[in-house]
Amino acid sequence: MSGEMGMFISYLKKKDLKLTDQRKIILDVFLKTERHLSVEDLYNIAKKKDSSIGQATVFRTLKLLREADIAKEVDLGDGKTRYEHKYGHEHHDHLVCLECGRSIEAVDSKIERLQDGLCRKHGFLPQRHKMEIFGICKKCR
Amino acid sequence: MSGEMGMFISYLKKKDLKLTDQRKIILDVFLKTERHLSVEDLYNIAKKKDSSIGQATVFRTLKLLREADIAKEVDLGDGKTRYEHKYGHEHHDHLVCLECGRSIEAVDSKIERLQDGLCRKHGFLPQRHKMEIFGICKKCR
DNA sequence: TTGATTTTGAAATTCAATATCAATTATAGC
DNA sequence: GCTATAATTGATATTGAATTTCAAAATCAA
Ligand SMILES: [Mn+2]
Ligand SMILES: [Mn+2]
Ligand SMILES: [Zn+2]
Ligand SMILES: [Zn+2]
Repeated sequence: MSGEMGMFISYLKKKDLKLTDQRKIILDVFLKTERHLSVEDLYNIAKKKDSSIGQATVFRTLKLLREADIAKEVDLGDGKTRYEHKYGHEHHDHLVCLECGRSIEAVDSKIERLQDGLCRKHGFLPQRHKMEIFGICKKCR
Repeated sequence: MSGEMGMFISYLKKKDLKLTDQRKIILDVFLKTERHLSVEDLYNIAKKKDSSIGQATVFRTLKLLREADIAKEVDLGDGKTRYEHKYGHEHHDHLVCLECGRSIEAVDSKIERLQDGLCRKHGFLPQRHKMEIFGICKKCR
């Protein structure tokens, strides 16, 4: 059992929620993908494992995975919410290619430090941030 | 006539589009606001000047203002697109208060420089970026 | 003024996301 | 294992922002 499955089981127990086959399948599908997939993407993959799974359950389960700190919402500017792995992954920002749509994960500790400084200068208490740089990736140049 | 109105007239002429009363009113309303307003907000203000104005026209006109580099779309993470003044305004990032919803405009030239460096390191050609820090503002602390 | 072309507002439509609800399922206690 | 209770499910309807459609109205170059 992966660390994430254990986390999910604990989270469900804590909240008096139930571990269902659908939830297991959706977490499994989510963990096996490395890209930033939309709910619809994940739904289409999950359907192959259990054709009776409904879209609503996928939406609901991804919300649970977010609450359990297993998944993180990513908004790359197209209309739909995407999800990425959170557990065991450091904070990072995104370089989003306008040509091919892929996104590179990157982080610069100096930027992170300066962001805190910028907040302090404005008397602002930072909790989280989002930095996305849009442009053209190496492969598409 | 403000610089923006002149820009808008030139843009419309260049694209063989027409200058209508509705477009004038909507630009006027937009220029008189300093906050980041949603289309619905702007629609409600515009209706007071001309009660026959429709929502679709406000959506369409703000898209034109964006194309003319007069307005800039701002996505502060609630479901709706907001707009801010672009002409005559330097690039800036946003510190968004999770308590009161207001946003502080801020910029740090060191961060901007490091962002370029981060892109270079990944062979990525940056075109634009978005940085939003969510937290609690001075007043709400 | 004319008339081709664009624009308009109301209404219909799209699309992601959420809510509703009756039927099904998980699970704690026996 | 059974049972009772509460949670979950998938189909369907609904929401809300944004877009499209379309016939009537307005713009503006000639
Ligand atoms: Mn990522
Ligand atoms: Mn701003
Ligand atoms: Zn690319
Ligand atoms: Zn505040």
